[in-house]
Formats: sequence, C-alpha cells, structure tokens
Amino acid sequence: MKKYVSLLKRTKLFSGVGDDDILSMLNCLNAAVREYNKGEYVFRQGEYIRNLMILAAGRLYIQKEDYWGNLNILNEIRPGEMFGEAYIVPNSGPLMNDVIAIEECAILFFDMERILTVCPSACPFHTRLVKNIFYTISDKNKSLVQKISYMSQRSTREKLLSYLSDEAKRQNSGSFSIPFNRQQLADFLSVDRSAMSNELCKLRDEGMLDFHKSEFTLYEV
Amino acid sequence: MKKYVSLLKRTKLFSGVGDDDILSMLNCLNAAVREYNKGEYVFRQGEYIRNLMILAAGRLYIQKEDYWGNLNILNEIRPGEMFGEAYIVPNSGPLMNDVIAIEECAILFFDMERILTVCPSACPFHTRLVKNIFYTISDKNKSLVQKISYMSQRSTREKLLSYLSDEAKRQNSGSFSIPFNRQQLADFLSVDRSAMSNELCKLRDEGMLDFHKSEFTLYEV
DNA sequence: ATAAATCAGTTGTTTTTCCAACGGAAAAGA
DNA sequence: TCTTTTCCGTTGGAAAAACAACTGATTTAT
Repeated sequence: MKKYVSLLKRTKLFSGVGDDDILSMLNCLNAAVREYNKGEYVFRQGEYIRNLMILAAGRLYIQKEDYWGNLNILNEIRPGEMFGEAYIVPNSGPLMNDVIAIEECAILFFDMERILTVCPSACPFHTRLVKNIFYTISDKNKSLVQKISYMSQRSTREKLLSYLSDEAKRQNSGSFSIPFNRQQLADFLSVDRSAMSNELCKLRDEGMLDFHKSEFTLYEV
Repeated sequence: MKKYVSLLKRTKLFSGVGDDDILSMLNCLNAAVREYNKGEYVFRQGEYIRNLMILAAGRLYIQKEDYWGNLNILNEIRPGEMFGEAYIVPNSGPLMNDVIAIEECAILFFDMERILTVCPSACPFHTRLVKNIFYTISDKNKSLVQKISYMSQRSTREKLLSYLSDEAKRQNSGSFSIPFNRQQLADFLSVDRSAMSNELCKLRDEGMLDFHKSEFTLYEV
C-alpha cells in the first residue's frame, strides 16, 4: 500500500494530508487494491457500487451500451482520478455504465461508509478528507452544469459563444487561452469539428472575436 | 426559525433528522433567514459564495448573461431545494450566474464551514447531515452526467434513443413511463418539440418502439 | 533532416434540425 | 355542458449542421 502514497498525496481527495496520515487513513478507510488486465471489466452495468475508487495506474473507459447494442464511450479515467462517487448513494439503483480497463490497471477501493462516518478520535485528518471529497464532487458538479449550459444552446455558434464568454469571465479578461485544441473543443461541445472551425472563422470575420491557436480574444460589440 | 422545521424535515438535506435535532442543528450550522422581494437579486455574477442555501418559500431563477448581454435561464429553484452547493469550494472562483427572486422568497443560509467541520460531541446528527448532503450532490452529479450523455448525441433520434434506452434500463422493463410531456422532454434533451415529435413517430413506424402519451415500450430488434 | 502524423481551415453536398403554422384530441375551467 | 386552453402530431420551407474530402501548416518521430 505504501507505494501508492506518493500518487495519493497528489490527488484532490488527499490534498493537504501528510504521508504518514495518508498511510493511517488508508487503514482507517479499509482501502484495498485490485489489479486488472487490459480488456477486463471493473464493473458491469447493473452492479451496485459500495466503494469510492481511485485509479492508481493504467487507463479506464466508462462506456455505455444501449438497448439496441450501440456502444458509447462516456469518459476516460486517468491515474489519480476518482470515480464511482455518483453511485454510492443507497437506493440510487444499479450502475448504468460499464467500466473497463483499456490498459493494465491498478485500482484503489475505499469503503464509502467509513469515509462518511467520521471517527472522532483516531483520525485527525478525517474532516479534511470529507471536505476534500465534498469539494471534488462539488467542483465536478459545477463543471457539469456549465457544460450543460453550453450544450443546451441550439446552434454551434451559440455553443461557442456561451463557452468562450464564460471562459472570458472566468479568466477575467477578454483575452484568454483554452485548454483544448479544435477537435477537443468540438468534442466538448458535441459538434462537428469542421463546422465549428467554419463558425469560428465567421465570428472572426464579423469582428466578434479573434484567435490564434488556442488563444482567444473577445471584442465588445 | 421554528416555522421552517416542517419544511426542512422534508428536504433531502435533513432527511432522517428529527424535529428537535433539526432545531439544534440550525443553531449549530449558524443558520440565518433572509427574505427577498420579487425581482430582487439574491446573488450577482462575480460574487463569492460561502454558504449553502435552501429555498424556504417562493421561486428563484438561476440565470446567466453572456459577454454580449444575452440572457439565459438555466434553472428554476422551488421550495425545499438546495442551491449554491457547487460554489462553496475555496478558490473555485466567483459565481458565474445571477440568482434572482421571481416571487417573494425566503432563503435559509447555512455556514458551509460548519457543515463540513464535524463537532464530535454536541451534534449526534452531524454525520447524518454530511451523508445527506453528500448523497444529494452525488445524486445530482449522476443525473447531470446522464443528461450530458443524452445531449451529447448528435441527432434528435439518437438523443431520444439514448434517453429512452436508459429509462428502460433504470425501470428494468421495456415498458415504462417518463415524467415529461413532449415539450418538457424536448426541453430536457434540448431539441425542438415538433421535430422530436416527428422523430418519435418515425421510430414508431419503423417498429423500434411504441408509445401512448408518456407511456413507452421499446422493442428489441 | 526527412518522413509521418496531427492539426486547422475550406469547400460543396447531403442530411437534419429548426421554425412557424395548423388542426384535432384531450383536459381544464366556467 | 360549453368554452377555452393545452397537448401532440403533421407539414413545408428556410437555415444550419453533419459529413467527406482536400490543403497547407505545424508538430512529432525516426
């Protein structure tokens, strides 16, 4: 378990917790490691999850197969990332997705109940952990809501404008850079790359904005 | 403060907490009430939030104005609902939306720090509260991810199929009912109602599904 | 240094969505 | 009961997005 401490201290979940405390908390949280081969299923649709997981090594896909058998990749999990946090609510029903190892993986399992039931004396960093986990899902929540607000725009143009407008606000400047290349931005907004590229150029030609690579500048009307 | 207990005991946040305990917790959590007139702003874009709120009475809009001044209603909050939970993370930056009272409102403010810093002795229900709040945002997280998975489909047809497919799984039957009428479903999936209606009928004519009002049946191919 | 791969913009065609308007059925209200 | 409103399917035209294919520029790998 010791070898995961250096990874864990860099995760959002354990941020601000010292090495020694992490080790004692791993015990307190009933942590377990399991390894998976490439192609192996970690969870299958229909299972009930009782743990919170952190991917220690490898890569995972969260994917979904619909009623008619069509496959759809929803998310890619990378080392240090937490997953499963949305499924630990009692009576929240079974998992609707498959979780599959696309490389050889090592996964840390934490007992959810132990995380939320604070042990008053033994674990001085427990409150910190509860905060961290809360902040993490809270943050995720926020970005999900924002993403939905972009995606709910009807046209590619509006999707672009709402996203760029928000980034400008967030970075507190009409000039800012985005963490995506064109294809990634198109995927993020769920639109076609070439159509989006086209729309970006129209917006530039209309004098609403300018860009070079991932650097954007918005102009007030 | 007493008059809000009956409302609070029905909220997800305080579910499982008895009347007397709610009262003592309100004190422990530094709860405060503020009232707002119709049209008054509760928060403005750019503010920093340090509390968790529950709407006690009235109705709120969470809305957004973009860089060029276009207004967009993101969400409607009703009595008993919690809001602000995504913005209490330190250093999460300022609020990106406006929160405005569209009716006369009463809002309960809770000190976020006090919620997460468990008082070991005084408050036996504190752990329960932490769980409740965690479950609530976790749940919200889950539905947001699901909604995104529907909305990220490119065509109206695929949006419909992914949503209906999920509902069938969730309700564990090819026959199920949905909590939307046509307009609401279209809004939920961010598509045009008439186009969606049209697509539904095509799917029916192709033998993939059938429906009457909000009752749907999916057919295996 | 050269080759290969990735990235971004452009264009034209096809497909899909949006939008507006209408009518019948069902539900709600007077 | 009769009227009004809401709901849902339908249609046709306008607008937009998707898609495919291609180019030059830039980056990465050998």
